[in-house]
Amino acid sequence: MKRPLSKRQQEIMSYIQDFMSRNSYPPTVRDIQYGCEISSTSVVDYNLQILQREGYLQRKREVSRSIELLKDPSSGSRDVVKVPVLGNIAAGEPLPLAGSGPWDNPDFDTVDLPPFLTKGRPNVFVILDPVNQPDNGDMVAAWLKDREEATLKHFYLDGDIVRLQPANAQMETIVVAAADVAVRGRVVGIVRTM
Amino acid sequence: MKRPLSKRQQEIMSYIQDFMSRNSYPPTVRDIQYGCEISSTSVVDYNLQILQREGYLQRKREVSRSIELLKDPSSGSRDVVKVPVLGNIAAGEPLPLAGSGPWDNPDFDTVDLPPFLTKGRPNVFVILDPVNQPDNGDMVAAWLKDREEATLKHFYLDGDIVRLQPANAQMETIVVAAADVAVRGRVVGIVRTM
DNA sequence: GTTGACACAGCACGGTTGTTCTGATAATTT
DNA sequence: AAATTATCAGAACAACCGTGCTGTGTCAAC
Repeated sequence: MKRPLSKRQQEIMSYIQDFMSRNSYPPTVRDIQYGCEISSTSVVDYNLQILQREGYLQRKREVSRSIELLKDPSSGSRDVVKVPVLGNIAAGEPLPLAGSGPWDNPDFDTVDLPPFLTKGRPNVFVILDPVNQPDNGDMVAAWLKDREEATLKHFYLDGDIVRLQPANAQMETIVVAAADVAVRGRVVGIVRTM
Repeated sequence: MKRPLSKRQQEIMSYIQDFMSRNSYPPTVRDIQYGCEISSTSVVDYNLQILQREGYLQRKREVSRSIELLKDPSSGSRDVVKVPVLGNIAAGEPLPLAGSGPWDNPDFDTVDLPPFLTKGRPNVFVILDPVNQPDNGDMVAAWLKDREEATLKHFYLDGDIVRLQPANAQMETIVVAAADVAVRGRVVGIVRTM
């Protein structure tokens, strides 16, 4: 059954998203009822069943607050697995990184990784989205051909000139010809282990 | 009151962590009771109050499953969130990637990211551990200076010669002087969106 | 105009769940 | 030894919460 979501079902979906971004635990049926101004819990249950059947969320029977979102209705029908940590990191928007050297700026939330990732050595992980053509303002990992040096900075393309601007002002802004920069990818998130 | 956590309080903390990594919603008092084999809910409540007073977690009064973890007792007092998904990705050990071009090899488990990370475009995410000196056999992201091209291959250093070997045999093995290769980092994991 | 699917309203049942009260036992302090 | 504190056990209450039942109104199909 491939029907589009009704108005009410969309309301419920966005209320759940809003609730979980504010609260760190899922809402109850009655939370949704009051939040969406629905007159009966059975209506909420009715629509939750539909949303579950259509694959937008999942519930465990008889378990309170067991709603788990699977799809984002605003972005087609791609499946989604929750990545709370990535969310956290990327949500702490301004990635205060500058050089590719020792990154000592502790201005963002830190995360522990399973130790088999780090092989024991303390390190920083960069999550890279390998696009060639980033949007202006994206934090990118760029290779400076003349300096033979990699750097993480905000990317601004202006004609043939590329401006690489650090997140914290005391670092230098680099301005070079576009031909002298190779963008390795867009920085999506950063994870540092202790 | 700066007392160390009792045995039981540590048990409760790790049970909550375990539960939340398995379930995507927090446990109830009775979940903790059965999970830690405690004889009474009042004992759970008693210890939860202590844990809350010491700043390890937070609860809302009269709200089910409102536990929110704040500190990780096993790692000093830094804030921590678990990363189950990254574990999944990196566990699918052999990263069957070759060129840095369109990566069409689907031999590993795939994962979807929250859409605000991708900004809508379907893409591949590379998780990079920015080391300069990788171990032999590590999958690395390397920049080939002469070709002006980035590639993801297994890294083998032999004297002054670097051998970059693809994971699947039908791709070419690249052998160049160590001076002509700039290693951007070790590839820890790959995430691809649909 | 009858049928049937769809969406909703009201209500009630029964298990769930946070909380509290009383009391017991062990650990620590005085 | 006595007093105090920390921890636990058992039971019960009242509100919470998922679920199911009955019924109503709408709307398109036949």
